[in-house]
Amino acid sequence: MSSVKSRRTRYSEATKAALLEAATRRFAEHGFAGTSLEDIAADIQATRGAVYHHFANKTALFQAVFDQLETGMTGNVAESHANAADPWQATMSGLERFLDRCCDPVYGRLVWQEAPIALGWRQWTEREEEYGYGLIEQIVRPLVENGDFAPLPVAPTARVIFHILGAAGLALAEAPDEDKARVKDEYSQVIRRLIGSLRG
Amino acid sequence: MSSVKSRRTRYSEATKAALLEAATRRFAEHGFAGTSLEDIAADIQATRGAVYHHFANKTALFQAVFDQLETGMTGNVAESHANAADPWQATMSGLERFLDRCCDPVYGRLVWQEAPIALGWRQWTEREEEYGYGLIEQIVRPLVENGDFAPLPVAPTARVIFHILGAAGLALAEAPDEDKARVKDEYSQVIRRLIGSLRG
DNA sequence: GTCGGTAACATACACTGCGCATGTTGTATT
DNA sequence: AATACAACATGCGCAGTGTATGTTACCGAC
Repeated sequence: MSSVKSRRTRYSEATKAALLEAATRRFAEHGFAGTSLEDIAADIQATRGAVYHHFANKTALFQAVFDQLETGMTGNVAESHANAADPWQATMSGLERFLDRCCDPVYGRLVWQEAPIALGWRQWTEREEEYGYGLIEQIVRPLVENGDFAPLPVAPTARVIFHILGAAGLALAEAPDEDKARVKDEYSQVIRRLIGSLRG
Repeated sequence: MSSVKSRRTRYSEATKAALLEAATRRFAEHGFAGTSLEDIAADIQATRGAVYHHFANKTALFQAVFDQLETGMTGNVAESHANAADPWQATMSGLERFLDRCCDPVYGRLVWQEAPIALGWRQWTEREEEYGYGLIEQIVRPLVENGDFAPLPVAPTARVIFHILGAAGLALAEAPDEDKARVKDEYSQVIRRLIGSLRG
């Protein structure tokens, strides 16, 4: 086993990455049900065999796309959250980053619109338990420990916040480019007010 | 044209209603993608021909199911909203009715989970423009006119409220029967607080 | 009362797309 | 040079939608 990957493996990784990219585009443009594996494969001059070699099935391919998008997002948010003065500032900073991310129509549509379809409700919530709720909890916990959050039931609060962010994500994703800035401001305003109301 | 409908028509209406009922059950139990027209038709001892006679296609069938559920819900909410003392009391009364309705797993799953899949995002929002936003606007308007609602952008506020209610609806729909009461209380608490924060 | 017309379905078929099983080719190892 | 295996390609079965074409039963007109 040399330290340099074999050419075989390098090619393989390349096609896998290309498949992921093509799948991301297709899924975002025509939806999960609206794109066939044939289309995705054809985009990189390959056949469905290539897809089934790298991924178990259509759902698994989507899951890979989804994971890629979500890890990128959580990374962004966590980073900007860490570089803030106080917990509240950090929360607002994270929120801003998230809304920025949702201005990408690909992210908005795939994560908030197509994912529940493709993965099924059960698996979607399980996945989001990891990404969405996990991130929210990571952000909300300092607020609670800092003692400036109201004594509300945690799970419903987290879920409601999750869906509030989803509403913004969807709206931003489908908004035309020239409106995104305004829409983002509006939602930011509403969300700040709503989350602010949860403070003790 | 007699005042009594012909037997042909009576039978026809009966099978159409039966199809709607069977479709509702199947869609709620196995999801839109997971149920075939064959299954639905077989449930009432008919064939897919019957389905295609009464409905343009699978989507149209779902739409009929959806409309039926939503008109029932809006009727309930509007009624309990009308019989209240002041606008705020009416709002809370309407909210309570809505949450009650969402305790029905069929309603919750079909309207909040399957509908965006089945109808597609575009048509779902268009439909909800009629039912969901329409109802919210009908409820929120008195609050605004009464002057006790904050000067926030209307559209994002309505959409966010819409998704907050959706979060509760989904959670209630998938909660086991013995937890529904508690879950409903928790969400009611969170939602009251959130909406309350929008008051001037 | 019978006879066309038509609503209410049933049946048959084409087409798409997923999943799987089986080729085929090239590259690394020995 | 022979072998093994990864990286794909190809072909088939099957499910499910939509459509086009039967078939049956009722209804109204004469």
